[in-house]
Amino acid sequence: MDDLRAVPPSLTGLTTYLLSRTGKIARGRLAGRFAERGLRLWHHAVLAALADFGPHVQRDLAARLAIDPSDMAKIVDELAGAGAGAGTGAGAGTGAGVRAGTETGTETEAGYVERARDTADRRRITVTLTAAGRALLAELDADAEAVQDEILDSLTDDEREHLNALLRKVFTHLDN
Amino acid sequence: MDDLRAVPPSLTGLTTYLLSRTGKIARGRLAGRFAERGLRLWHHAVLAALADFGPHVQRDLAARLAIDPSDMAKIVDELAGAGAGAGTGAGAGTGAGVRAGTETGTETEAGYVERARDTADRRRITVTLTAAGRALLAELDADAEAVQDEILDSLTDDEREHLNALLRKVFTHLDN
DNA sequence: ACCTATCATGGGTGCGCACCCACTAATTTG
DNA sequence: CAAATTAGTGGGTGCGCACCCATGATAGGT
Repeated sequence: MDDLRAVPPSLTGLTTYLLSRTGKIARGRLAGRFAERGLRLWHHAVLAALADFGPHVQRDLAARLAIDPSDMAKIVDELAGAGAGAGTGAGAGTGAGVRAGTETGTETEAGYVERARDTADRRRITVTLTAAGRALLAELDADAEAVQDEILDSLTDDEREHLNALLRKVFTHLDN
Repeated sequence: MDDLRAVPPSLTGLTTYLLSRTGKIARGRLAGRFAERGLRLWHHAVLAALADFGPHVQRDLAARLAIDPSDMAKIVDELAGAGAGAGTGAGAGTGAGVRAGTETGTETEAGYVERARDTADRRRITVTLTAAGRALLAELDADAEAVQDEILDSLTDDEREHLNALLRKVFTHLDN
């Protein structure tokens, strides 16, 4: 007893704490996978938003994901242009995106997303998902499901669904 | 439709994502409350561990909470000595801890925890929860439950318990 | 007694994330 | 047409967290 590794039960009794901890673990593992591609969680969210709701004015995209417009600019920049895949494990996967451009080599034209100035209001930039982006999204979703299988390993299918339903309820209500 | 604030359903369909998101919200709100006291989440965890398992050699405490010994030293330092409450809202609460010492004012002797050198092995430092620490822990637990009520607002009591059970199952299995 | 391992601690690093501000270009308002 | 507003962008800041390394003190093994 007193395993020296056992987590304080007064903490695991708090759902807040369990949520925070397991959430962090989930986040960490997912972020780890994405990092192998030189991506972060927001990249996934952006791709998913574009896939689900179609092209967005960049500002609306930021509003939807509740992120600062300034930060969104950077994320879109990484998804559209060079830089995202320069890191460790880029291109290790099925090679969906990450087409080498005509540049000198350190630069990789990602092209997961396309930016186009709105002809009506030339201040605005409309962001559109490309085919490469769609392919990447599929891979990231696969990553997410893999992580999910890891994490929910101890649950039956029924329990998983139940958990998802409960969390969804909590989340949508929290979303306000 | 297309609420412009709606979160991509392909994300909310992923339990990983829900976990990560709600976990982050929970963490954020909790951290916010603790921050008003000049504390962080680890402080709570440390106090809880001491309450649940009694005094610890500092190194064991670090091992239990899976934290770097170096970081644990700093946390224990903050719980024991001055510095923790110097910030914004210290002393706003019921005033359990944070007794002003005999010092000049900017310094606050926290004393939530006591460090004592082990007489047998004088390298080791045994950390013990004080009465003030126990009182603080009670407040932090109350904070946690308040946040919990906020977050789980949309769930019935049955559902809350169910959620807790599921998360606990996931977490303990993940703990490995 | 000497060498090595262990503990606590201080200092520093890097990442992710959330903000914030200033600046430019373009549009809308009066 | 001038003034005010909005979109995108670049740059910078601060926090929390997880690491890692060096150092000084202490123990233990041989």
